[in-house]
Amino acid sequence: MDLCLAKARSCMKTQYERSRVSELAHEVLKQKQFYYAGKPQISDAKYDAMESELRKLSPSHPVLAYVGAAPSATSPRITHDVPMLSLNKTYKVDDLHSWVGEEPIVGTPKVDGNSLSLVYEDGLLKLAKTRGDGRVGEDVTDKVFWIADCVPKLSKKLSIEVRGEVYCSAHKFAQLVEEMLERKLERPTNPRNIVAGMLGRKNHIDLCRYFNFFAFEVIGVDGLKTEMDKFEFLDNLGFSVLPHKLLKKAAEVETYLEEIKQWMDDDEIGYDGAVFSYNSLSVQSRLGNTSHHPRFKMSFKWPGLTARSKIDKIEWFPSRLGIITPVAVIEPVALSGATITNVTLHNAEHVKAYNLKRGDLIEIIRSGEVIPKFLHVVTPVEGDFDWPVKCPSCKSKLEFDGVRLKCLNSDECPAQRSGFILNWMRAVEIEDISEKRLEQMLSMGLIEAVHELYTLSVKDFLKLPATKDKMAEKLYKNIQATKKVPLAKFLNGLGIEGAGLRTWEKIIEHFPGLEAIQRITAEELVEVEGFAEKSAEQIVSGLKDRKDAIKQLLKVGVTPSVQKAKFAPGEGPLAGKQFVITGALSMPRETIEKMIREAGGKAGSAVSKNTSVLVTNEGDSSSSKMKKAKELGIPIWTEEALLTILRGV
DNA sequence: AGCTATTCGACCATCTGCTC
DNA sequence: GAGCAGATGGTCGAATAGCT
Repeated sequence: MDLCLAKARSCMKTQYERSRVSELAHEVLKQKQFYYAGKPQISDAKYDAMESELRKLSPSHPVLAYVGAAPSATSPRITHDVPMLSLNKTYKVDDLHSWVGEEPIVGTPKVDGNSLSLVYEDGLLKLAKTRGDGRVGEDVTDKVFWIADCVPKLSKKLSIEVRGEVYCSAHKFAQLVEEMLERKLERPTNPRNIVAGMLGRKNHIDLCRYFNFFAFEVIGVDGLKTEMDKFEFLDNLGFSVLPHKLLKKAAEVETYLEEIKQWMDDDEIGYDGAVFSYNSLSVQSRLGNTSHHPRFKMSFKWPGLTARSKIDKIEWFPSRLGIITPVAVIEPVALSGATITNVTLHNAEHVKAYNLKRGDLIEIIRSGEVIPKFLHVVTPVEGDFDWPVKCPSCKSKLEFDGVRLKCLNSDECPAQRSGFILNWMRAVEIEDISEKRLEQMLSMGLIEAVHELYTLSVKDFLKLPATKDKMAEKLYKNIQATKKVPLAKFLNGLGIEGAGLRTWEKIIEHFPGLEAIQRITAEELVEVEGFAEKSAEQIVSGLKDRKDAIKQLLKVGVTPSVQKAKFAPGEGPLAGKQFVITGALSMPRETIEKMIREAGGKAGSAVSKNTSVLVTNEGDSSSSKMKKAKELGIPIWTEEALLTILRGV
């Protein structure tokens, strides 16, 4: 009886499993084909979940061993003597640890490209082949002669096989797009797919010169004992080899992953994880392969903090300098704790390079946990990108300034005008008035130019919507309070392109006073360290353009003042030191930075080798500033430590 | 000419505090 | 409760400066 029941149960389970297996297998195969065709339909994480479920139910299912689309019938097919397998992968550091065990391993970044195998005979490149399905690939020999890193002739007469990854860097991708468009070819959607596409092409194969090749494997060489030996060997032959590092203990894995992550942020080369191999080749051959991956290699990918959404529309906003910046409004999507609806597209050239338009499915990522960043197009819709012809604000014609679209109507463009006033208000710190209230003031005709702010009365503010006595008085007081303003802020408020607060402070050090600064010639400014012809001219001519604005501001009673520094230049307790702050401190960052400058130090915004100290209250922060500081061995102080020194002043 | 460092300008979501 | 403002957080792209 018991037995019967158990049997029945297992039978039911098997039946369920069987149908689930075939369902999964079908879906996995379908998605694999989409993926290899360069048109993935679901997220990597979803796909992986599906695949691992299938593996659990049917570990030896042939679909799992399927590692690529069958090579197209028209191209010459080449059998790999040694199969080109795909890699086992994990998303968990813990898995990685248990896999590593006690073995020394070699880590490399994982390049998001296409595998390629180069066959040499007597030192000459005879054949290049893609991975294909792992056993049979395609002959792409004619293409690789265009790829600089694929060495055509070795320095020694060796008969070997070299394997690696072909990829297209972000930088070269942009150039490739340009050239493909010139040739009236279809626009490539992203760097990884165009590599696969180009290797399969019959014409325009010279475009392969935009690709690079990283070698990481060599077959047919005697006397190599370790994975590190392989890299050295390949390096000596003249190949670009993947950056690689010997890790002696599993404990070193974490720090190595941190390192890779930093490279990924650069994203010039599309790294998408890390690959680890046992260093000893004898251990490797002892372990051997499963049907679809080597047991001595493991790849690691970070759980994807990306999301996909459709572009609803692209909006173009003119800035105070007339630069028109595109922003993609997307269908709201959740990503690491926030709902994302807007994504910057940087500039007009960017929109062109990726052919961005309404309906495109794009992938985004939150960099620095805050700002959503466009990654790439997943599925484009038909059609071409679109640029505004006229300024969205003043309707005047737009011109190109480098990679950006620009509205040149600086005097009359409403957006630039309000941007100018807004910049002034921010620079001199007029509180409680921002974009909305300024728009109201402008549209009601309360003001037209910056200096008119200072002639407004309490009565004027009462005319604004939702503004009663309390608010009106506050606004009036806030504006009047900025009549006395430090010279650097005054100058910063003039919105001269190329000069920010830091730049003005530096100028004031050499030319103390508004009159002196207005008299500066470009030749004189070039004498100051940090200024060359270009920026000197830009600043001098900017000052000239603002002559009237300055005059009127002075006339209504705005008085810029030069604060006497407590210390002479080069003195003070923090002299010669550059500080960078990360994370929140007890006071606004600007306040602390001001205190640092007053004590003779410098306040920087990014960590470099010139940074003396990183100040933070979050010792375990994983921000990029922190990582960089640790990497460079820069001392890390708490806020308290900094304040102790400042208080001693 | 190529590299590195620095600055400017711009970006977006969330939370908090204030006024109406 | 609605609406506005302000602070916060870190990164990116472009341009420039200055060094080698």
